[in-house]
Amino acid sequence: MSYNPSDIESKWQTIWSETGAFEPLDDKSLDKKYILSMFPFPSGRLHMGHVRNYSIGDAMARYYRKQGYNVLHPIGWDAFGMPAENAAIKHGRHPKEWTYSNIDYMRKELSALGLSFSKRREFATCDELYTKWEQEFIIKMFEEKLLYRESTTVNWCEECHTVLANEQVEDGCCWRCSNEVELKEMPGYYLDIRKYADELLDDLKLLEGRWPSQVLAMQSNWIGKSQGLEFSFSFSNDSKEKLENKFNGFDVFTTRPDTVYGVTYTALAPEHPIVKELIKNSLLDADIAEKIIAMGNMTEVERAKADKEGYDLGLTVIHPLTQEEIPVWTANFVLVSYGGGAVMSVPTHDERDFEFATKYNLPMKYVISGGEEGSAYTGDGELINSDRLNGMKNSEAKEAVIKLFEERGLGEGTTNYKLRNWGISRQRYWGSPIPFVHCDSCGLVAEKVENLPIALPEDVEITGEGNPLENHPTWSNCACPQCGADAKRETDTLDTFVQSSWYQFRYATDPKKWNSCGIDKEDVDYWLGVDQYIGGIEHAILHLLYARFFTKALRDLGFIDNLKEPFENLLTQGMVLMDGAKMSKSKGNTVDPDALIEKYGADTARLFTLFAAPPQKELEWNDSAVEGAFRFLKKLYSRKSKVVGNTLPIINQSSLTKDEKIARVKVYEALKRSIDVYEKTFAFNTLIAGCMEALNALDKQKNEEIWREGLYIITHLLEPITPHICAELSQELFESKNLTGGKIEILDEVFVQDTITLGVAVNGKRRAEIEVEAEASKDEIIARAKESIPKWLEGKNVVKEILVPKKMVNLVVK
RNA sequence: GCGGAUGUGGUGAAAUUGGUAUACACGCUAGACUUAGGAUCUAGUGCUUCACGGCGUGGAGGUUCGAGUCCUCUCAUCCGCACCA
Repeated sequence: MSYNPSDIESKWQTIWSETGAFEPLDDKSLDKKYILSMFPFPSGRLHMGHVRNYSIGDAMARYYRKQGYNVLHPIGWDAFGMPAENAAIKHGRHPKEWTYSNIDYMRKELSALGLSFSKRREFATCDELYTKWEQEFIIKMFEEKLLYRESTTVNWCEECHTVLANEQVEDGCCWRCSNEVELKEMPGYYLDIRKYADELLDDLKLLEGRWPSQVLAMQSNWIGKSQGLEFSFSFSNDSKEKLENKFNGFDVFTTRPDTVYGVTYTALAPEHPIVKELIKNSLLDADIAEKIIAMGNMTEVERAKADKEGYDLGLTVIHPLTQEEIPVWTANFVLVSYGGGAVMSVPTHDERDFEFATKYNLPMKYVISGGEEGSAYTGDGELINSDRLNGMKNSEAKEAVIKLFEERGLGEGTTNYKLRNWGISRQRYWGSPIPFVHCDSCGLVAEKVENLPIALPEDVEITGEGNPLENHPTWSNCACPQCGADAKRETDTLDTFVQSSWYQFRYATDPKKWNSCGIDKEDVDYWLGVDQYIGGIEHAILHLLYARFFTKALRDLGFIDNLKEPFENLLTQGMVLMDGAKMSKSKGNTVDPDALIEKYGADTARLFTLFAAPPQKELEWNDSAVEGAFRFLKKLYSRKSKVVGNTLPIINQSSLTKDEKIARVKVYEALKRSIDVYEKTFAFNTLIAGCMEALNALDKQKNEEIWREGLYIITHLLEPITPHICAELSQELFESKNLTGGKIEILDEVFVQDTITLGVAVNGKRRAEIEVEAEASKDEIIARAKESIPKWLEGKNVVKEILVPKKMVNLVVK
């Protein structure tokens, strides 16, 4: 019988499904492994990226299951989000119907890959039962002041008709549709992730060596911690009067307190309240006011590209140390969202300040030695023109100046972060409703927990215009949970990243408890952290930062115990490429997983995916290499005829021929390598290569016992990668004993050789090869080595002889 | 600019602690079997040279008996952040 993948694969998929083969056990005394691939968005069809992601995770899960671990390997659906609404707009399908029918289709696709997921723990994040508990967390966060509502400038995507978080703006454009993001003032809900900035940063240390260094670096940069001095500039009396005494001054933040004596002007962001006040009261020329407003309205991209621009505001402040009067400008390079939206400017020691001061002819004063006239000097040196601090090294002056300000009560050392709070409001329908109510008399009120979930209305019109929940005639009408009066429900829904921030805890919670709680502490305590998380690098900041934050927040809110980090080990898989470019529908360079499985079977698809490149690297698609993977499986399958008995034989090593010994060595080398591969390096490509080598070596000999042992071990090793064919061969040949009996012992005797082949090098260059008895002495080996290369020794003296045991001889000659 | 990575045959890629560079696979060449071959099997395949040999892991140095691997400098490519005061 030749290899027929479709018969074999459907047979085993049925068996696995009927026996519930992959459900984790309730017994918490067992050693556990939690293997998690990032859950998919139900877009409609699987793509090759999914195949890769789940093949990697499945290999790990199956490996640990076979090693006797209690394995949690769940799957679910990240099911809320814009595409469901786009389908409604374009094809008139209800988002809910679209989503659940996509899930049904994709579930079949996953099952055709033979993935060993727990079925009982599957859920979609749009299930009302999931929404219910998520809303409870949100309410708790509100009560604990971790969530608040505020009106502020937000990133708005007109295409998606919604607000975006900072993390969702890429190059000034929407992460989903690439439309340019506009700034807009509007109310929204925020999670105070900044409260956890330090912990999120510090705990990255726990992940060193466990997460890719790139991801750690990206998160660290994103949090962007910097230490410095915060102090305020007071307005001169004239300026105070001009502002009708509404402002005494403003705060600035600097990481260069050592240059404070070099401040020659200050600059405010165009959106700064003081600038707004000046414009409101017509204290600036109309045309200048207009230009300042235009500066503030520029998109982030425009502003980043724009030349430095600014205007003298006609105000002055007093330098806190020198009492000098200094002009106040507004400048487009000052960001309102960072450091109070105001800076002290030291053109002599800051590139930006220098560029600006040069353009507008502002004064400059060098306060650190070492620079050249006519440029900004940002290096180290000694302080000059700095009063009592002259002569001090600037590195020391940083601390000294902070101390000086603190002693005089003028300012203090502080820490600043680039990280901004997470805006979670979305003005869309297909999301989890934010469970709050607006009451005329009580204000913003959280819904009562017993009323959860606040579910979406089914009868909704989705046109792409405006917020469908807001447009719904009756949905938002409700009673105030506090006073009972008529009130309005919040129509914003939660960012979909909220759902993916806690799904790892939901999977860990026994499904029998899903009705009674969102997260079960004990279950989470047993299963978490996730031993191996697998997904794309595109989530390096967004999802992985949010999920880390949620873990810490849920712990502090008492929903989970003592867990620091959700994902202990992270593997970021490379992209799947075709002709050097990322596969995408728009480029038309995709490979359809269904067609691939149809033609070659799931085992070939999985084998190719893991063989063509290590999982961390990009994977270049290659049709003939897929054929090659298929060819190998056909060959493997056909060799079953070589096996007669059905047990792992006990082989007398000393009676074997050379080829038989080589075959054994190759088989056991692969077995040895597998531990490192499955537990540490994930270089499945090298394990597969090892199995191919072993099979090639087996083909060069005829001993039935060697064949039996070889296939017993090879099918054992490959089962996590190509489970169907291995299950089939194992059942047929070995009554499945090699897949259920735990570890196979590595026999050291196999590696003992009677003769050893050694390379012979002269001055480090390989010149010959010799074969010596295993127990040959060093002198014997050296003598043999010399005999093998007479022409290289002619007329030379051997000055040094180096023997590297079992590897080579190096003779140094002169 | 800051941060992170990666450079090995025609291609995807291997190579514990420094120890015979290019395993495995694809492709290619030749042959066998075949009505046929886009099936299967066998052999060959880093570059160069008639040959002995020489040269080969982006480049240049260095350490070493010996370097893809360690050190210094440098070039190229990719990714992330980016006027963060």
